[in-house]
Amino acid sequence: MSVRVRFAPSPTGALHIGGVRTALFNYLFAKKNNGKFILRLEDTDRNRFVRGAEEYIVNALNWAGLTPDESPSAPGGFGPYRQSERKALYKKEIEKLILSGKAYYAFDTPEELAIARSESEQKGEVFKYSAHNRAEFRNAISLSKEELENEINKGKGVVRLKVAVGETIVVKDEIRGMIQINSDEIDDKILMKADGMPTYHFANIVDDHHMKISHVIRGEEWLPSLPLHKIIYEAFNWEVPVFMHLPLILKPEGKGKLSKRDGDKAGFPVFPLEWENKPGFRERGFLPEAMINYLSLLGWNPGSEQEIFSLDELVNAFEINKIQKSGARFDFEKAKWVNHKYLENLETKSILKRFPEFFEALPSTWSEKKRTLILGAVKERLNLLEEFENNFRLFFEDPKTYDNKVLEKIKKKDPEKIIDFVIELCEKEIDALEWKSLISKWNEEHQYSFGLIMQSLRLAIVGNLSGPDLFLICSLLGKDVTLKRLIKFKPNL
RNA sequence: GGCCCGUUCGUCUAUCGGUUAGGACGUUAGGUUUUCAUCCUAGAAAGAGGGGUUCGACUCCCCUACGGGCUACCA
Repeated sequence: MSVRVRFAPSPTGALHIGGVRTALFNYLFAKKNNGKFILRLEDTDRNRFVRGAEEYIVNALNWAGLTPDESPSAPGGFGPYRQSERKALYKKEIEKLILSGKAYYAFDTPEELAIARSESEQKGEVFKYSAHNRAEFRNAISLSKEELENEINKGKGVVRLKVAVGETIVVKDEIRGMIQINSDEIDDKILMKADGMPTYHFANIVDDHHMKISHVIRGEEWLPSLPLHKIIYEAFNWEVPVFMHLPLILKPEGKGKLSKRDGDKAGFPVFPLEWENKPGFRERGFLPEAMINYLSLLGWNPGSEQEIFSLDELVNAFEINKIQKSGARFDFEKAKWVNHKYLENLETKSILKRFPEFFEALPSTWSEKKRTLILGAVKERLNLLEEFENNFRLFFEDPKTYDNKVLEKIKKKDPEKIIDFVIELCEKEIDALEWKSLISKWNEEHQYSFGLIMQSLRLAIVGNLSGPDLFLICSLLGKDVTLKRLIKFKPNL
């Protein structure tokens, strides 16, 4: 049997990183098994449809490197790949279930159901539309032939699954093993809505069957509906695919699963790309491969101590029996560390080339050599590309203030001589190495503390004690700017 | 409330009955005879609780607690 898996988001908004992780695991499983990775849009809810969401999903997957083998824009013979375009199929299939008595029409309005629901609630019970009370509602089971025809002609009915009484349903999740449940726990779920659209449960199964999906890999939130899904497969007499339910991604702290509000609150992205003016992983300066790498480690491990993986390496290492059972908290610090590792291993030149949007602050007159030099100096201290701008600022903005603590400290040690000496050095352009050797030599003659010299100069030129190698800064600034800053600083002594 | 799933350092995790319970992020302390958010070294840090099974349990079983999910004409 050939492996075919699908990622089936609904276009109701941006793709959340939990979704990206689900897509990733599907992708890894497909590639590992020489199978196909399919994208299907589950757009059966017209009320929640969001313009641009599908495009976003496609862009996000492409950016992450998880390009589907089959999708709306790359059909593969099992299309269409949007559920809204498969209505005829669902209609045909639901007829079968009605004919075989596995499903039935029902005509209760949402209002009537809401009343029934609140009545149960008042009695302290959970409302369930099922064998025990089917007859109390208006449906093909309770209505007379004439009434039924009359209702069907109005065209406002839904179709519900007819769930059997007292049967033990046994399902298997590859990650968790066998799960048993009594069919009495399951209610007569709506399969076809009044607007003629299928519900998730129905469309999902019809499509997975017709698209020859061999393995269903989805989030744990679907585990409770697995027995229901099995009943539908069996109603059709269709082969049941293999199921795996992935552990959820949880909030960094507190209760519950990760939501977009957590990101806003704590200042980390939850979307791969920008959405509604909120920067995503891409805009914050993550490399897509780093984001993927981090996400792969949430709920899965390679069984070794390796933590940095290319996509291809992940495909190779991926094993479903290494998937975790319990939810994983999102840890932005670790995500940044992974990104840092990638940055460290990437050539400076290729960073400049791949992510030009982060280097727009660099003067256009700067040569490639100069750009490479500056990024090279700063790169190792970056976690995210967005931090570059801050690190770079000191090159084009003269210090406005000087760190007072440091100023007081160096004042005690008479730093004027070294400042004057360096002012002399600003006669001609010299490179970082020369800066270093000249200042070292001066120090040998004058027996200052090298640390004090460096702190004094750094304070004068940068305004505080942070930043990359000072000699490099001086050489990149050039003699004129360096001189200007030194002279501006001197009166503070 | 009902049903289902889960539970090893603060976090992500290794361990598939016998280990000084390992690694990583974060954290702490040193070091890199200039800063530092990098890098290096070292340290602190964990089997939810209670019962079994067993010569032996983090590992298997049960109960409790806690956490998570589901409970829509949403997916």
